Amino acid sequence: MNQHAYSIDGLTKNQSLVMNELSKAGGPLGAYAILDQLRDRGFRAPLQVYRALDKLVEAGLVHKLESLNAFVACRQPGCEGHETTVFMICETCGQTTEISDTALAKRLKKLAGDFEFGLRETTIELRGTCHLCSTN
Amino acid sequence: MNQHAYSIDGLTKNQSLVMNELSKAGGPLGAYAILDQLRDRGFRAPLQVYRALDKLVEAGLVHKLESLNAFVACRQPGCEGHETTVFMICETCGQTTEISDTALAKRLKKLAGDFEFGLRETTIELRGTCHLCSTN
DNA sequence: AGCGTAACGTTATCTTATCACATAGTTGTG
DNA sequence: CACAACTATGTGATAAGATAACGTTACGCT
Repeated sequence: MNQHAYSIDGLTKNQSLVMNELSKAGGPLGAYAILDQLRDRGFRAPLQVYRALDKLVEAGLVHKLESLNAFVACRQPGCEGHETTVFMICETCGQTTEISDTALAKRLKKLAGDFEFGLRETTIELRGTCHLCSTN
Repeated sequence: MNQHAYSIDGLTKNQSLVMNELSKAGGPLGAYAILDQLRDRGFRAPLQVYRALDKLVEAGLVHKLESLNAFVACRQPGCEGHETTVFMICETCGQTTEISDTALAKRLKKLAGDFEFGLRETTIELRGTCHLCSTN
């Protein structure tokens, strides 16, 4: 946690702070939860968080979970399959698992192609109960 | 438009009014847009809309588009493939296309199975440009 | 009629997200 | 250096989405 940690990756200070919070959390966080965490670091308004999140999502470092209106740090280092990532969201413990599946991606591309649909981005979110929660 | 139109399908008056708006629109509408449309029919608060929407979604007559925070009337009469419906959302014209794909559904089930994930609901939304908008 | 349940109405409140506008830092160019 | 162009920031206000809490009305049933 050195004072210049944020300069790695070419992120700005705000972007870094948000990124760190998401990484630390290890799970999805709402924008306002992030804001609260960062109040003592100088954050005062939602827009500061949203602006940072926008950039981070753009950079592929963070994903938005549409069905939760929340954000999560990307777990995949390279993150190439970024366009078609599947999220499994446990409704009991809140944990999310991020997986890339080539077959699925192919199928979606084919579907889009069939409809001559210019695919830009996909959202695939599975909600249910994770293994751990269903056994306990 | 007769005065008892709402009684078909066993819907209540409010549910019917909301359903009619969504059908009329032919595309996704936000809850507050629906509310505004129905003000002169007696609607006064968001909750009236949300309650109706809850029931309609439950009944499989309406889908929620998570990435838009909006709702759309279901196009598929029987609507069996309801659990794994793919939405293609045109970011230019706002139109949505609803498709069911068995191969995709199977693949998702397999993925969930691999992770011993108890699948309850899936959200699959493709955003991009529809054929019409990309040619014009 | 009496009971239970589902739907409704209303107000307030909470959460999520964006607008508008002013300011400051950064970079590239002449 | 000076300037323009761009990017990021700070701040206050407000829009848009969703739910809580509470009481009331309508409906189905025996």
